[in-house]
Amino acid sequence: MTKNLTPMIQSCVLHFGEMGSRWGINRTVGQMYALIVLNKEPLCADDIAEALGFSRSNVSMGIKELLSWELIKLQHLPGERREFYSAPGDVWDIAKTLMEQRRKREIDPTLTTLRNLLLETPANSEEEFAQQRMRDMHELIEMLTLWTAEIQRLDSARLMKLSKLGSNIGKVLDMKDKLLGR
Amino acid sequence: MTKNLTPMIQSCVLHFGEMGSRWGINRTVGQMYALIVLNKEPLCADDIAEALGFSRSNVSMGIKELLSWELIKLQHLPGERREFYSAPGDVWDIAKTLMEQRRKREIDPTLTTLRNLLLETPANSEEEFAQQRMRDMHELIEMLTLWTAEIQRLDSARLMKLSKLGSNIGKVLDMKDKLLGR
DNA sequence: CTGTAATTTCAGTATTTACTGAAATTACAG
DNA sequence: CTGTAATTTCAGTAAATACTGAAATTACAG
Repeated sequence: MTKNLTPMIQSCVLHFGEMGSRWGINRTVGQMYALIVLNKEPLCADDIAEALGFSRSNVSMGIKELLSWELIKLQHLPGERREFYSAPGDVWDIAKTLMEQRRKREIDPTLTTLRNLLLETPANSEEEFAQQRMRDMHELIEMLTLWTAEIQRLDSARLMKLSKLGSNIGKVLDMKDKLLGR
Repeated sequence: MTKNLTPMIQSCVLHFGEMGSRWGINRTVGQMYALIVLNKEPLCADDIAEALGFSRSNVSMGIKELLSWELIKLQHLPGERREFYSAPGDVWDIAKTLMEQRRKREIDPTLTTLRNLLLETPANSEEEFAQQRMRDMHELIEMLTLWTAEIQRLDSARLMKLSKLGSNIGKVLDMKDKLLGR
């Protein structure tokens, strides 16, 4: 934290730093991302290093990570030799990317592992029980995944609709029943 | 990994250990939880320490953490002086607890922080922009949260229905439009 | 109570993860 | 090409986190 951040922006940056460290993302990268998201103008590595008081090399690694998550994109500013980075303008785009990446890194490997273990023949009743739990987990995770994949396909407009549809999935289910005449 | 785990169960335990460390949960606790979930019978601390080759004190701390997450419950077995632990029998219960706890620990503090920062009067156009992004984030997160809260209220049976309703939220929306004659 | 089994705590240590600065590489203006 | 600004790499170090063993506490049977 070296230069020119207003208290408001600094608070937000620090908060996302702390939060970041509860996810896979580390504190530094969390702060960097908050800074980029809160900034209208794209930032270059030096801007970030200066604003947050990190070493230039640390910023370089952080940028690499954010790029690999596809959370920022590189852009060249006219008449500038340095590289600038910015986040999507729509927070829903950011959220979708996060969900997608987390799925790839955290869910998919688990589904694969479970599927493989379910192919094995249980050697005893202990393994039979264990396999049943794995089957349950697999089914549940797959369902939730399909579901969020579906949500991710929505654009901001439809999302708003859903949001207004409001907080009652139960009602949606009832509607469906009614609609299908059951 | 000292004793008596079959290769199948061991693989699963190790996998959830690795995965655990990508969440807030550490590797050891992840392994412990997998072991408990995969076991029909409740386990005591010594069972766990022996099966996974951890020190008794490490297991004690892990149990404390799992209890604080409400992912396991303590039970006394008849004629046993030691304390035994088991996971819910329904994986959906486990998932609901996880969602709930993650919300409490990761989402709520962020919503609070954002709300507080939104109460401040922006000092300049830079802060105005930053606040707009915070507002967007707050709205989106709140919506997703309300939504998952709703899902959490479903019991296994309704969940199944939803799962069969299948992977098309878009269609649900269409249904709603139709039903409401819009 | 008393003795013992079970559990927890915690200071010290080990391991992992994050961060830095110096050197190497790349990218580009002239 | 050449020179210089920008970026990346990476070995070394710092910081954070996880884990252990010994000692303290608790819980309970007799």
